[in-house]
Amino acid sequence: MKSNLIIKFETILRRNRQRLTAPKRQIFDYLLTTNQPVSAVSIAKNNPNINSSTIYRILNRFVTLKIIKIVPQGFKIRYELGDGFNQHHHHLTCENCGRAVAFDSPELEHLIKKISLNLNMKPTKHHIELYGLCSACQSQ
Amino acid sequence: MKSNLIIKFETILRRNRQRLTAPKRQIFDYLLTTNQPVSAVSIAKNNPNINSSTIYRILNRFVTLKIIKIVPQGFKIRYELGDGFNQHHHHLTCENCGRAVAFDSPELEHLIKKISLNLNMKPTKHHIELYGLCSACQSQ
DNA sequence: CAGCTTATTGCAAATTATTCGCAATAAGCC
DNA sequence: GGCTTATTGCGAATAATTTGCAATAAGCTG
Repeated sequence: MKSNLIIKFETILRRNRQRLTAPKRQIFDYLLTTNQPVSAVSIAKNNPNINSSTIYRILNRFVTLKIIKIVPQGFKIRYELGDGFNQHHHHLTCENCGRAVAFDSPELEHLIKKISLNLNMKPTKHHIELYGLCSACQSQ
Repeated sequence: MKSNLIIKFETILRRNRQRLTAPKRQIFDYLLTTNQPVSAVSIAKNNPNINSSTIYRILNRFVTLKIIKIVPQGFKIRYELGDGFNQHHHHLTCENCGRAVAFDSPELEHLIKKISLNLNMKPTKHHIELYGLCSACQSQ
């Protein structure tokens, strides 16, 4: 049986007259399983059967279709499944050991909306990345 | 007379046994005047007398010394003066026309601190980028 | 201010990341 | 099964960033 998410994925592609090809499925699956922000390069490394220009093309398309979203972390751009495939959330990353926790905060979402509206902007999206020291790293 | 900021800049370098060279001064000045997040490439373009490997080296050092900070915007990494040289703030960018407003919100800062602590992390820094549609672009 | 030590620069080449043009392939439709 | 056209793979092009190394010059120190 196919999972909801896969059906949703296929529907989005069909609605946009895009073909359901093996590389697209494979990249989508890969993102489903890693469930972590990953770079284009690391997607390429872990899916060596797909040509890397194809990977970039697919990633860009997926971003447009909101199947995935960009997560800027430090110096690097990474990708993860879009909010339709994954609860909307942000990351809190330990600066020392690099471990990340995902979190969501309705309070935060609400405040952001308020701030945007106060500045006369209709909010569309946001990137929030928090950094800190986890308890283990603090006590070193 | 030298501005406060320049003295502060020189002090940081000296404290870290780094030499005060022309390229470092020039890049710092450039960031002072642009007062906008800029990419490494655009710094290079606008300071063609400095070799670009030097530019990358200096930017990395400045980030380490917190003279500047990284601002991830969409697909791109940009740099701007660090919080010691510039009021701490975030950007709200129009997705359509690209114009950005800077803002600060103590309420937001406070909430972020609270969220981090709740997750057992000692907050160190954060990147927040909001996107939206400005009033001009909404009415098109 | 001359001489010394060592951080820093410029240069050229190497790496890495990303994009492009084009011919071959294969999805989706009839 | 055959047709149309989006998509892929390939190789080459471009862009972005890093590295090694010799030459330069900052910041002492006397």
